[in-house]
Amino acid sequence: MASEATARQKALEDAIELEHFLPYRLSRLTNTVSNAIAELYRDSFGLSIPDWRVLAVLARFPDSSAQDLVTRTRMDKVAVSRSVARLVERELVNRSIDSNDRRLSRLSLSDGGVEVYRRIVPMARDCEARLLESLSAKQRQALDDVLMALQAAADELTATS
Amino acid sequence: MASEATARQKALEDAIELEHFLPYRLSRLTNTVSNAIAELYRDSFGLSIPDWRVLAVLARFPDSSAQDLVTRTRMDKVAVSRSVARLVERELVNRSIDSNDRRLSRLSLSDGGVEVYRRIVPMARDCEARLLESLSAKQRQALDDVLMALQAAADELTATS
DNA sequence: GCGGTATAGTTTCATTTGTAACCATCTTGA
DNA sequence: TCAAGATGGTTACAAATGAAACTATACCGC
Repeated sequence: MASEATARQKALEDAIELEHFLPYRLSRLTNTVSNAIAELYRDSFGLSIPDWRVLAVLARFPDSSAQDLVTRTRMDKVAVSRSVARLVERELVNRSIDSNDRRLSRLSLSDGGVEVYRRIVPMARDCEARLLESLSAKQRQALDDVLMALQAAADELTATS
Repeated sequence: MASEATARQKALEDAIELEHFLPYRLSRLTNTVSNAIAELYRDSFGLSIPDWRVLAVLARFPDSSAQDLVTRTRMDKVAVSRSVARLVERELVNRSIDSNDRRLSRLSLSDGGVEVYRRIVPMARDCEARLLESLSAKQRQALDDVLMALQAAADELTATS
């Protein structure tokens, strides 16, 4: 009885203050940001975030294969496949087959895709700018370093387990 | 023709380097971390991340109502409802009805819930520690500040739109 | 060349998640 | 006191997501 009460007490003393728990804070921040952005893309162009990511990578790396997209975005290959299908359907992306390896798609933005991309970029930049405005120059640099280090550590996490 | 080529050129010059785009980096980091943690909780205790969050909040704030959980975690109320249902089903959480307002649930960890919680806490802490290990003391402080500022800015984002 | 294996990409199906409708209870104000 | 909201919570349905199976092509060793 007393020991049960003690155990319970100990649990509470050890209690994680969720609001200071890094993974939780990260997740909350990301959700807030992602939802804001998702709304933007969806309302303006009917694009989901995965769609937008594919678009953005193709803008930078034309003639990527689906596999290239997977590697670059770290999205699931099914997600990539679906986004590409949607974008091709909407004629924002052109798909052709690699002449050397018929398994590979060659994906690029169509003119329409480039146009959509050009119109989204300022919105994306604006969104990012509004976030960064809240930071000093020093903090921005720190953020950059920290994100890099954390991503590396997080990759270690998954590798180790 | 030339102008089309020029437009396309311009788009590429403006291209967002996704890998430096803050929302993207955040999302990628969070996904990596969340997936690692989700695996941990799921494999060890069959808990999803939402389940764990509810558990953690109840450890700190016993006798919360479902609405309290929504407020504290910023989870969707449906998600909370579902997690609570699962946890009650598994007898990790006790649910009773508030005597003053029969709409309200009063939720607390059962002894079993406390036990599970106690066993998870070190794992969660360890995970967090491994992430933070990659940072200097200075960087950790900076991270704290930056996360706070960014969350505030992100909340502004959604409020403004 | 030919069987075995690896890779690219899609489809299928089960699970998760979110939105909206819903029911029960409480509060307010005529 | 009772009608009209407001609030707490669940249910039902639709959309997004993920894991695994599948198809098609390519490579590798013999």
